[in-house]
Order: sequence, then structure tokens, then C-alpha cells
Amino acid sequence: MSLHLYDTATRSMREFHPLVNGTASIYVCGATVQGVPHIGHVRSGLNFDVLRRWLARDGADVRLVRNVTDIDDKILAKAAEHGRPWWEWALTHERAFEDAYDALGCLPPSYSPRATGHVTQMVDLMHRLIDKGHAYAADGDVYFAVRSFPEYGALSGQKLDEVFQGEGEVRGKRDPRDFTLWKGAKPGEPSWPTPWGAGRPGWHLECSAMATEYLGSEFDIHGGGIDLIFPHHENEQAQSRAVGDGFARYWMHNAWVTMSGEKMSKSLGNVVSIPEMLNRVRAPELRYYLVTPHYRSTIEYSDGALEESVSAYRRIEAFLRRVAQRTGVVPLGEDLCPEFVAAMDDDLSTPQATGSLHNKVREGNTALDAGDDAAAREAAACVRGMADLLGLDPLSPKWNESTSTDTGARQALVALVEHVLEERLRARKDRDFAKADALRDRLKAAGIAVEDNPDGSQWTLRDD
RNA sequence: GGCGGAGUGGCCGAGUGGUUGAGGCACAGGCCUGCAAAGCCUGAUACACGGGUUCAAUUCCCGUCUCCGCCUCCA
Repeated sequence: MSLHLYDTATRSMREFHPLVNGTASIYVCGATVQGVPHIGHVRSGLNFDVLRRWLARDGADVRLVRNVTDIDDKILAKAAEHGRPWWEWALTHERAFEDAYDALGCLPPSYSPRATGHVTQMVDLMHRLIDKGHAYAADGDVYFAVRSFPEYGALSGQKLDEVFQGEGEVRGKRDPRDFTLWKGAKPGEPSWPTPWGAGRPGWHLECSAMATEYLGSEFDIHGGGIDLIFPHHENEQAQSRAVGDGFARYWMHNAWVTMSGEKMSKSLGNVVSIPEMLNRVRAPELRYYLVTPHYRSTIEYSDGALEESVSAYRRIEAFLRRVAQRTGVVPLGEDLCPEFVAAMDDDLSTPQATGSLHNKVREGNTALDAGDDAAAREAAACVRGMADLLGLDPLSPKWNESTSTDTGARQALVALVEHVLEERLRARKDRDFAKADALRDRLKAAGIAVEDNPDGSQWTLRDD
């Protein structure tokens, strides 16, 4: 089976065919950089990171653009609240998001355009919209005329007449459902000049402008959180298609991370920030937790479930380390389990994919127990290959370098631990188990877990 | 009001019209082991409720209940 993806626009599974063979273009709605990222934000980044890795696996040139919304009402409000310049506030949190994505092993996007850097493209798009009669200026604002575009509502399945309309002030709107492309400047707010007066971008406009700028008037996949379907993505599509651009060919949306049944949001006070999480578990363990459920299923956050993921990930890790210790460096396998491939091709079914990965781990462990090193190595290579496609390969330098902050200190630690383990080995050979156990206990007290197996002793830093 | 999602064993989380309910975690027993840990093997009357279709439904259809999301900013 070839790759099939669930397309929100058609509410159906569709076989994926890129516009240009051997490539894939993806636009993901990134963050509005108004605060510290929580695990819900990062889930989105992670889900599309997995998509991107899967698309790139057969050599496709994947172009992934993930924008940064660095100007918006909330950014201005929060910056003011904290007495900071809005641009400093935005960049500070942009960095926090980048750090979080990076910490969790998201490959960097091809580009991450900022809204403030693309006013020219937005003005150009507004010109095109106004020329075609799909937009109008009123009192310094520019609105999209929803009635002018019959397809409006197609993406989200909304009927125009049924849409509750809120969007704040209705100043110059011809129809309350018209949405804002450009906000006229208010005193004291940042603004950029346009033919219709100074102002700042409406939220939706930037994504159409930037996606088109970097991926062309038509591109393969547009993604984001499920909440963005309406109105954000509906509006993006309307803006772009109204001027005749093809825009996104597939729409993908990831589900929420909830807490106590409610979505995470600061106002509810149920946010778990990434730095906080990484104090409790290692990055790949958190990644495992967020990447294993299907991207369209809600994750109801719980400490217990997170701990289960930690154990599950460590099982994979322990197997690979065991094989590496016994047989040397394990290569990254290219032959994957057929079930893994089938699962991933089926709308990125990571639950079954990880299931097959675990089956392979068991197979490898069995081989190891039977002393069949060759089979164990083969299984390990396969496991690495599959794990890597999920960004979860425990042996990847990413997870090993980042955990050892200081190589000098690390080397000293290794030398000391090895020394103690040698001493312990002598004690065990002399059947002086009291001494051997005492040494193990001392290491444990220092945060170092020791496990004996037929090939010798393995030790790991356990921060729990 | 409109649109959409969910309700599966102790827990997380897949999936399917029918004889064998993925995978993980936890627990129990066994093997292995100086011990521990790990590993391997084995273990439970699961599919919200009520109808319907069917030889057969957890899986399809209808209805009910419960929960959640979007329609204002949101990953």
C-alpha cells in the first residue's frame, strides 16, 4: 500500500501524490509566540515531524515551512502587561518554542517565516483580493467579503448561514461574517504602511501570503491543530482560492492534548510546559509519549500514562544497548518490518507501528537470550531504523549528546564507574556478594543503576 | 442552533462483521539468575445503553445517555 492520509477537506482517506514527484511541500501553522510552549503545542510539531520523516524516507525532498506569528493582539497585550517591548516578548517566546522543538528532536523546518517579515506579500495579496472584488477597505481595516466566495465553508463543513459570528468589533464590515485581513493602526500600536492606511496583519492573511511565497500558489499538505480548521484554515483557503491559487491539496489536523478532559490553556491553569516536563522525564521519553498515540486521537494527559511511556521507551533502549554492548555498534537498518511500513502508510498509524517495533524488540531479545548474535543484530538494526523514523532511535547521537552536558565530566564519570564495576566484578568472582551488593548500592545511591547480564554489567544514569 | 470527535480489559492504547481482542504498562506464576534488574513464557466473564440489519455485530444502521472540541484567540 502506498501512503494514504486523512484529508480534512474531503473527510476521507486519500492516497498521497505530491504535486511534483520526489518532493513534498508542507506548510504547518506554528505558534503565536505569546507564551511558553506546552506539550500540546509541541505535539503538533512532533506529529508533522513524523510525517516529514516518513515522506523523506524514500529520498523525497521534503520542504517544510512552519510559520511564526510574531504580531497579534495577545502578544501586544502580554508584552504591555509585563512592561516589555512587543518585539522582545515575541522573540523571547519564539526562542522558547524553538528550544522545545529542538529538545524533542524535531528536525528543523526548511524555513520558519515570521509574519512581520512578510507585510509586502500580504499587501500584494490584498491588492489581488480587492481587484477581484473579494475584499474591501473600510476605515483603515481591510475585510474579506465572505459572500463573494461561494465555496466559503467548504473546508470546515460550515454553512454560512449557520455560522455564529463573533469576531469582535463590526466597525466597517458589510457582513458580520466577513473577516479581517488587515487591522487599521490604533494609537501606540506597531504598524506598517499600506495603501489603505497604516496597520498590522490580520491573523489569517499571513499564512496565505507566506505559504505561497515559499511553497508556491499550490502545494501539497497544510497542517495544524484541529482548532484551526475553522476559522483560520477556512479563511486561508478562501483568501488564496479567491484569487485563483490552488493552495493546499491535502489538509491534516492533529488532535489535542487535554488535561482532566479539558484542552490545555493558560486560562484554565492546566498547562504543562516543556521545560517543566523535561525536568521529570528525558526528551525521547516525552517524545515517545506524544508520538505513539495516533495524531488524530486526543491524548488525555496523565502522569501514569507518561510513566508507562517512559518504561516502554526504556525497553527499546535497553535492548539496543544490550546488543551494542555485546556485538558492537549497531547500524541503522533500512529494511523495516512490513507491518511497520503498512501502519505508517495508513495515515501514519503510529500505534500499530510502535506495536510492530516492540514485536521486533521481543524477537531480538529472544535471539539474544538464545545466543544468536547475528539475529539479534539484525533485529536491532531494524528496530533502530523504525525508531529513527519516529525520531525515537535511542542510539542516535541526538539523545546521547544532549544528555551528557559536559564531555569532560562525562569521561571522568565513566572512568570512576568503570573502576567501581571492576572492583565489584572481582568481588563477585570471589563470591563476596556482600561487597558486590554494597558497591551496587553505593552506585545506586549516586543515581547509577547497575544491571548484570551474561555479557557483563551495564550501568545507566537514572535521574529518578 | 450548526459542524466535528469520543465512550474497548487494572491502566494507556489499537483494531475487526465470525473460529486467535495489536502493542505497551502494571500485577501474578514459571524459566533464567549468587541476589537484584533485565529478558523470555503463561495468565482475566473488554468493547456506554436500547433497538434494527445479518446465519453472525464490539465492528454496519437508527435512537438514547455521557464526555469533549470548533463556530471569539488558541497546537
